[in-house]
Amino acid sequence: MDDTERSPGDQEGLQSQREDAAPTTTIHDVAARAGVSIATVSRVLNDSRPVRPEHRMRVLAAADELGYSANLLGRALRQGRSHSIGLVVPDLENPFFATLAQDVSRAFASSQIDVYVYSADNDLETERRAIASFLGRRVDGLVLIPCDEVRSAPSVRLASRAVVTIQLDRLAPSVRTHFIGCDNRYGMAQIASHVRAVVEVDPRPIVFIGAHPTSSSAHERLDTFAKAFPAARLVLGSFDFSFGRDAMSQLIDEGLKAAVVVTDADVIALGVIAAVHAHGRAIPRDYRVTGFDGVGVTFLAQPPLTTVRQPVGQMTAAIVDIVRGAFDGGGTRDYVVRRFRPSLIVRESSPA
Amino acid sequence: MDDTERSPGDQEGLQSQREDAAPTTTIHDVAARAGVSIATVSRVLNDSRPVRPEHRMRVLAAADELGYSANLLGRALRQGRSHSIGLVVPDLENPFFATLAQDVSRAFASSQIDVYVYSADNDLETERRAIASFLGRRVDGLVLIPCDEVRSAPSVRLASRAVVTIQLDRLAPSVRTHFIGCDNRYGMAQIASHVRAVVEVDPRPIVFIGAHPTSSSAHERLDTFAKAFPAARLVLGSFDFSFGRDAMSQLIDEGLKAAVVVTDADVIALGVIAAVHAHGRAIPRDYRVTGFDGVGVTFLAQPPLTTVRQPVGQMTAAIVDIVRGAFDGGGTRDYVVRRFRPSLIVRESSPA
DNA sequence: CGCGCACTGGTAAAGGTTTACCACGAGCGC
DNA sequence: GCGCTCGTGGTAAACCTTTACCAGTGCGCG
Repeated sequence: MDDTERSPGDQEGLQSQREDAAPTTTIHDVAARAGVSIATVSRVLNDSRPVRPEHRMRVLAAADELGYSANLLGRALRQGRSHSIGLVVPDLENPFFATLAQDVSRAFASSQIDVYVYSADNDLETERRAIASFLGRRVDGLVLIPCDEVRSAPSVRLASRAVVTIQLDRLAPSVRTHFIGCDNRYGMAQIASHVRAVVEVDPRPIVFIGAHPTSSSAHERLDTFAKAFPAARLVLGSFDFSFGRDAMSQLIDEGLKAAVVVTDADVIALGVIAAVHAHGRAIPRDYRVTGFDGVGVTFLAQPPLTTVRQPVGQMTAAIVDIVRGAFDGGGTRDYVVRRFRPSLIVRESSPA
Repeated sequence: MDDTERSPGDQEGLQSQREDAAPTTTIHDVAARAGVSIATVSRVLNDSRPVRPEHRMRVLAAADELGYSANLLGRALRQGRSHSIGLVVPDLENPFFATLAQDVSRAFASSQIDVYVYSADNDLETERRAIASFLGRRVDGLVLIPCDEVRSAPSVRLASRAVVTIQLDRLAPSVRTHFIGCDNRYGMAQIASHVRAVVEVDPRPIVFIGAHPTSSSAHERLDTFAKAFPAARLVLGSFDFSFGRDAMSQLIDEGLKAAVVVTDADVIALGVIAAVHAHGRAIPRDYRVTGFDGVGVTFLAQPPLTTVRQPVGQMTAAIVDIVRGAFDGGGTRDYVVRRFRPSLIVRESSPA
């Protein structure tokens, strides 16, 4: 109930009648107009076999005049492939996932493959539906960021049996698929040793604010952190800004005066920072804060946020390789599993 | 060249052999197994006509045992509709568009319609391709945020002739379609009067940092601003964080000491804020800053950002209404055009 | 007892493509 | 001059559904 500023002045209006829809033209229409058979039309349009130049011209002219464009459903049905891949993300409002989506799209832009993005809205049932709909439409590949380490497995397995499937960033380990992600344990270890250096100079309590370990990323990051600092306080929630803000807010209200706050995502860290400022405290004076992921949004933080950055460019390039390989190669039937090491970036939010 | 921290320690690996792909089962397989005809199977699976309970059970059992799921290409080809809509956004890294995409997806989640998102990567050719691919796959509707007020028109027109088409947020005015957007002139007027109040108390130069007026949003916002403050300096670029930062950085380097900085997007304002801090200046002490859009990311700003907020929830609801109406109603052939009024939110980045 | 109707099942067409296969003509080698 | 091949075009099948249409059965009613 946030959009309640009902605006009586909203302009509404109806414009004139719609132009009547053009009747969809098929390959038969083009063939008739060019005076050839549909096979010839198909051959010209796909360059699939040589066609006498004169016919070729006539077909192209006819197609152009009729504004013909192929029905991709018919083509996909016949060919058994759709020249497209699906990307299922848990959430588009998380800038890290949005960046991944953007990058995957860009990476495939130069190929003949369309990338369609489906947001699962952090909901298992929606995720299942997204995967099923992509499979039903016979995508040639599926890139999945599974919502849940365990409960996403059935859907992921379904996908993996039908098409080349790549799990990205998060892994449902019970399903064998390709996996491209980041070495979360290494990344969190980097953070941990940085934090150790920080508290050595200036001792203060260490707090972890992060997502529940229901996704593999959260799981691995939390795990590594907890092993490094067994005594630290853990506050768990979800991968979003408001959780970070609320959690930190509560900690401050409870009397946390000074601390090193480790988070497992930049968005959470940004929430933490907002809460700190809202309470009139300062970073790094009162609290030191670290993030995780290192996508663009990190630069928005004030002060600049210490984080580990995932090499998103390399990751998406690896995805393209796998999909390409599955298409033409097809021969090698091994799963690619790559965990890229993120790199620590120390900034003013946690001076060493 | 930012990912050069080549990580020699990246883990790579190949896992065991892939499980062999299940042969795709069709409605014929189910029919054979259940001992009925394919028509009966279709009827059971779609509840399209009553079927004797005994047969019904057999079909359901067979479908279950074979793990059958319908080929949506065949269905769409036959039915002429695909139970899906396409959403073409210029860019997923802009949080405003990501929020729109997320909200549109969510709004359709409860219906039987799948929403597929395609990022045009701020590129006209990619946008054209996105629209063509959606049309070729016979989506039932198209929601477009056109990249360019003028040059996107041909693609938008193509769409509008084939399926129900809604332009969102940005308008290519030469094409008649439905339009859901925000009253940019009203919003910028709100900002302008706020700015007037600000400079009345504390006079300082006014600067506008915004996108080139190639999209209707940028056009309308800039236009309104320029009419309100004809003498103001205008710095134009693109709708992203780094433009805002670089533009502000340069202004500061040029000697701009104190100013009110009006932007036409929150992302740009965030960039401006980052530049201010990077130069050791303060907000609102040295510079006052305003944004536009008012999506979540606004809350990340430090200090909190004055902005106008678009009622995204109302906008996406309006989209659902149009699509629904086009489906069953079909009768009314008028275009819906609604511009929602954004609401001014004054925060500490520009105290009145 | 016969007719018609309600109920349900099957057959086949249609939707738009690609492509295997065949046919036809020309050119060429022997 | 004959047969073979190459080049090119067309026909029709196949991809997987949905659904119009027909047929058969059983029942009720006149």
